[in-house]
Amino acid sequence: MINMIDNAMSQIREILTRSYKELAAEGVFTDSDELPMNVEIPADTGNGDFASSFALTAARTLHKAPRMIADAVAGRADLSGSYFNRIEVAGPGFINFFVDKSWYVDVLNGIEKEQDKYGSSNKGEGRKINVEFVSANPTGPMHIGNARGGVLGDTLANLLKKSGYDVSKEFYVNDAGNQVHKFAVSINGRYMQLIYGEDGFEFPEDCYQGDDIKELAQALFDEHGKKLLDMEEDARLELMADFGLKRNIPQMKTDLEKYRVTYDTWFLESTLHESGMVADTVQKLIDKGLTYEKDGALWLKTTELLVDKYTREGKTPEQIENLNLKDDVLRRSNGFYTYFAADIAYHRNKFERGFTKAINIWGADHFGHVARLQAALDGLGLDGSNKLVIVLMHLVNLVRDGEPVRMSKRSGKAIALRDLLDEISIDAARYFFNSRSAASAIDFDLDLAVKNDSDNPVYYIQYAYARINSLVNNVCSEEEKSNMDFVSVDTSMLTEETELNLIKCLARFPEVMNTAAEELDPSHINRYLLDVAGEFHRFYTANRIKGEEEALKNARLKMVDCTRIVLKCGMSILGLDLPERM
RNA sequence: GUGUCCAUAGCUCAGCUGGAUAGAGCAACGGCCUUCUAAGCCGUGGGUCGGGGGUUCGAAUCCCUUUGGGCACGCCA
Repeated sequence: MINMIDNAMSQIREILTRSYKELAAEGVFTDSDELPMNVEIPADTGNGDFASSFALTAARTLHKAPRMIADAVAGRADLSGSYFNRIEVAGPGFINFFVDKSWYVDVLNGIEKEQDKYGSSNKGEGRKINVEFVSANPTGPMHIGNARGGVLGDTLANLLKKSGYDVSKEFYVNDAGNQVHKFAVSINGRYMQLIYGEDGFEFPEDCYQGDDIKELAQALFDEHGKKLLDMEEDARLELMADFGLKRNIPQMKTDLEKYRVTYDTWFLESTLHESGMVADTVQKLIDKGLTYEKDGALWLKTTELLVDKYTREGKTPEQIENLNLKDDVLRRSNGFYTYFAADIAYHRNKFERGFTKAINIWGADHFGHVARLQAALDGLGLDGSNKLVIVLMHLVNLVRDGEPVRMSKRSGKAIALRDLLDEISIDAARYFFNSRSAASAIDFDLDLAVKNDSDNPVYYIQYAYARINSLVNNVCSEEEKSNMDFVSVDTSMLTEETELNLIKCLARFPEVMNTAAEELDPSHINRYLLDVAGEFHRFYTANRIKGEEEALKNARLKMVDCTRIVLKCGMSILGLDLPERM
């Protein structure tokens, strides 16, 4: 829970507030509690380690020149007992603070004290949250986009665990409904062709064209021969769907595990239908008067629910009018529930299982579904607008030789995930998928992925870690290593610029974790670790440990050990390996 | 058409609850291994932050507008 950036900033706010209040009491300024004591980290350390633009923002309210305010407040500031040894006014009225070495000492002590807990927090207060991701249709092989979703979800879950949430990872298996029916018809078509020949049976055009369907049909044929022809059509299709799902679902599991993506729960959509949860949920909506019948189908008054939701959120009637809202079908005229109905039931189920929040990672193409599902849950009194959070993940464009590779499950041209696995290292893939925020579309270049192994930034981080190990092995005997206790080591003699930069960088970790958790965006950690590795490499090149006098040697070893701790914490969240040597 | 996401160096992207001279990696060019791993370090060049307005002491960041691109608007999932 130690956050030295935050500690320093809090001190600055206290120092400035105290100083300002004193001056206000003396009548120099008018008193106000509204003034923002903002503190930031200047890009250029020449402008201090921390700075406040308080005087600039307060100028208007106080009717004084910013520079005058800054001079008065800075002149009165009492730095005793703080981490700061110098304060100055610069530029148009910035108040710059320079940290004392005690701050650097405390940063390293904090890391050594917390060890692998460094960067963790209790922001989640143990609240149960559900993270659902990938949830690909089990009717065909997964593609590269599913890999991104898997890595993102898995990493996000790690991050939220470190932030104090009780996280459960879930895969929603769409093993019911239209797609599965189409899946069965597809297998059936290929099965028939095996028996009657490709010209003897016409394969329906709107069915899954991929080779995986042919393989399933072949496997089915190998097991049953022509016997299935004797079955009733419905029973045969059911058997075929069941057969296909029983092979595909474990395959998805295996593929994801290769990316180190694992789940706590594989939730079957079919169980919602079997248990009556879907019917019951729809009945609840009917009872609340949120539905109507039209053309033989049952409709949800989505428009009404969305108008409520958007009005609550502050949209104007004109804005809402522009959205051209439409209602949704819950139960088709053929009697089957829609995916939407099942999804409402599924999320009701999540909340009934005690999750205070449901975080879903969806492909950006499902964007239009977000507000509708939230609104439907609002209608059930489940507060979907706040408790259901959707992270929209943009597409992965597969590129070969600079040319986009078209993918579509229907045409069977998708490149299966498992075929990519041999071409690129897992670390490189995991790193790559977490290098940008979910909101940006990324190009995955097959040629570069294969070729550029050593150029991949993940090696820059891993190399820093390997260097640390090698360095420690070189400087310390096995006995010294096992007896090492850094807590009492004094690091106040670390004053080289490379050292201070590295320590400052290590101090940022808890802030980075907070930001990443708040924004549900693990890519912050990824970029941060690159910074840490960079600062370490610069220190390593400019300074030595072996051969230095004992006190300096130990101080540097302590700092290096802290670097190791941060790299380890960060990389474990990203799910990346840290090799001892490279 | 309406909504939404995106647009920053040759390429890939950071920076966005307004702050000081807009950063990094890759690519290009030039240096650094008799000393803890050169998968590293240092340096050079490279920019109308898509365009135009506005708010402000101050705008890549906020607002409006416009251009270009992705996505969504089904009794599909």
